[in-house]
Amino acid sequence: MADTFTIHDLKRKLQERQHKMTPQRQIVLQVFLDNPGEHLSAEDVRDLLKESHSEIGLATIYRSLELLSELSILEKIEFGDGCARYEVTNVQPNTHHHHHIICENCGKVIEFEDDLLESLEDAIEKKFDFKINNHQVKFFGICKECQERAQN
Amino acid sequence: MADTFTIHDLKRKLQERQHKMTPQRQIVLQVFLDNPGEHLSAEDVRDLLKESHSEIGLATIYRSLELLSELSILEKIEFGDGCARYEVTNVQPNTHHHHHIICENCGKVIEFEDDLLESLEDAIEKKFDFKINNHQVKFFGICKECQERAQN
DNA sequence: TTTTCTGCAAACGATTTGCATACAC
DNA sequence: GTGTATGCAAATCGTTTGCAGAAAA
Repeated sequence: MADTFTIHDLKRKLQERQHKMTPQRQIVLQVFLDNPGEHLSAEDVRDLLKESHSEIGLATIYRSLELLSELSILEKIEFGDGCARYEVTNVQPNTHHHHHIICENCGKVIEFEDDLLESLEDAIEKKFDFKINNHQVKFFGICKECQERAQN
Repeated sequence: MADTFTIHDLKRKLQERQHKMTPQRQIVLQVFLDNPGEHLSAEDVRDLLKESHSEIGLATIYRSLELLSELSILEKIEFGDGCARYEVTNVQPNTHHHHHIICENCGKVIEFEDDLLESLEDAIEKKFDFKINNHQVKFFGICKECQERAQN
């Protein structure tokens, strides 16, 4: 079993709804598959496609990113740098939630895995009658390199 | 000991840097003190001041919010509704971190307290050599009322 | 052939900035 | 007085939208 979504998953998920498979949508997803671990914004995607597919319009990229999010293939993240970013969703559900550690100085993002919050989700569902779909955890601080740089 | 910041704290913190105490900055902070528990955006503040202080420009509100954040009097939060929101920081440091539960349907925000992540911060500092300043936890789901409404 | 999709350009909304004036210190 | 802050209007920037032509199903 593959550990991330494939173009074939995209086709299937599109058909489940009334959506069409287009080269543009395939290309946008492929950018993420080709750049694992990156948190790409719409403009990042456009830049990565500048050489090979400059005909794809920015509006199409925005629409594809939104659609891929709705299909749960991509996940939208906001790091506070002024633009929405996306990453490929983990295929196996409810496992290995990963969180982000963001350097407030240089913007570097480190990921780490932790399942600590699963039990909290259950507690919240009971206490507030909330149906929890997802959670996000972000830690803000100063990375090692920026700390060292600040000492000079 | 008061449990939130006061205008006096503002004056002191402004003086520590090279900033001046102005009526506008005082008024902006007062809006937050008068509306505890709210997560106000710049436009919210402007609307709340429309009657009593319509002369205060939106740009000044934006600049005050940013400054109050730098002074750690306000905390900036992004709920994904397209604008930055702010809330008054807890005075006592390192206690009672509160997190947000956001309804993806109606946008309602519930708060809850939990200290679970304190220990994680320590672990992260050791493992990644990161100096953690803050963390944010958000849970996304559907609130009780929206669940009930969906059943009809 | 019917419906959805694309690319372009214009519109949008939140936030920022330049600048002349006003004010805090 | 000196330097910072304000208010206004214009600029910016990421994102969205209207629309006519293009392409999936």
